[in-house]
Amino acid sequence: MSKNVDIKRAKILEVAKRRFAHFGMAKTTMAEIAKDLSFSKALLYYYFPDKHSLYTAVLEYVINEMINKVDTYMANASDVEHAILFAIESRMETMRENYNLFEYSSSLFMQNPGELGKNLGPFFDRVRDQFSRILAIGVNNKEIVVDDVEETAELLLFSLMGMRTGVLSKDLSDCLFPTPGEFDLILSKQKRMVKIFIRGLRP
Amino acid sequence: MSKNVDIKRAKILEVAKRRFAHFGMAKTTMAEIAKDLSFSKALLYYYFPDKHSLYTAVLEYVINEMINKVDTYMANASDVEHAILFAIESRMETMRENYNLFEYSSSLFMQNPGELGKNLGPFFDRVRDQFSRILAIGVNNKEIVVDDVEETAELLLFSLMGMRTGVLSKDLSDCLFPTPGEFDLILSKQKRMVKIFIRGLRP
DNA sequence: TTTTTGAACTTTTAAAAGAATTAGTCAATA
DNA sequence: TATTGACTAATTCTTTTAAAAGTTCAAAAA
Repeated sequence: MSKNVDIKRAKILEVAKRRFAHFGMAKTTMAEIAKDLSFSKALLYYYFPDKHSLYTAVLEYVINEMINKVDTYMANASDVEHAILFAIESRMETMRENYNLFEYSSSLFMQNPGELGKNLGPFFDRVRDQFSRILAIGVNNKEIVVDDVEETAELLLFSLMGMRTGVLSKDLSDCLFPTPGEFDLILSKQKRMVKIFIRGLRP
Repeated sequence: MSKNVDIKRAKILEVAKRRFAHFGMAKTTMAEIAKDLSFSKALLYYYFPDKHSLYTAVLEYVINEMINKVDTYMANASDVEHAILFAIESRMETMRENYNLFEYSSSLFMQNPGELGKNLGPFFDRVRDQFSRILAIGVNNKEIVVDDVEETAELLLFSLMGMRTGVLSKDLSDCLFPTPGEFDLILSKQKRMVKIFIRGLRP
């Protein structure tokens, strides 16, 4: 039966997530994860073909949680602006809790964004699709007017990314590690950004 | 008299600019610049204390040109939207023409944004100030309503930066070198972004 | 006094080699 | 089918060394 396999896989993901979120991809070894689970390294490779697959699986796991959380909120959301504000707050919270998990992706992106497109691209797309859905609701409610919803969602997402890189470039921090204070600053700028952006889409 | 010194400095800047814009900071040696000017390397150090100062001076020179160009346009600009669109087009043109000049800054930023803050920060501030001035004109003309002009200008600038990093992360290129096609894509996204943003500031 | 230079000096970068760590494989086993 | 210890292969880290490039300076030329 594949039930046991799934359970074991989930167990591995849980443990790997802790390691990755704490120490990041580079500073986590397969041996350590195996030791945490108190079984051999070879068994890890029985359940996941390689380290990268494991990392990607953890990433997907975390992003799924995030997206589902926002989706459930959307079910009884009043208006677009609040929905998007909730979405970016959730996103920030997830990044804060699992920072080193994402740090690897973004540092990988720095060096070679092309490669990352294949790895992280799908996840980006899913977040963008969620933004599209939120905007679509707003269009339905006659709150906003948008000709190309997907493209506009991407525009919004890119802008939000800009707040992040913008804040990190101005502050004197060591780049890839936003301090708690920086997280707050980024989020506050993103909120103001969203308000202007949504207002710009109003009829 | 310091007239001759200034003339010589300008000559050096002109030659250095060509080198930096073509081959970038890393792939340009002081010896090469000196050779281009057909005088000794030591004389370069008589006019500029070190390579970094020379690079910074060139950067300032180029950015001055850009800012002045936009300022003269602003003198007889009709409305905010057109002024900003003109500004981002000029900016893109300058970056296209001197790409390797800026490439050094942005690659430096990747590794250690803190350091860059001291070096490139002032230039960023000047561009942001220009954006502030443009927005202020719009506020004066009752075209838009903005409570904190400087902050809003920064928001806009960060968003525009986001278009750049966003496009570069999705495309499969080798990061730091946008192809001509990517330049166009970035610019078109920035334009759409600006229109929404400005609309969001309208009364 | 100001401008210019050749030659030295110092610091960075690049390449090579070697050691150590870690990813990934496989035959054997329970 | 699930599990392992022992093996191999790839990667990263460190050290070393040589070359290149940045920087300084005493002295000459203007």
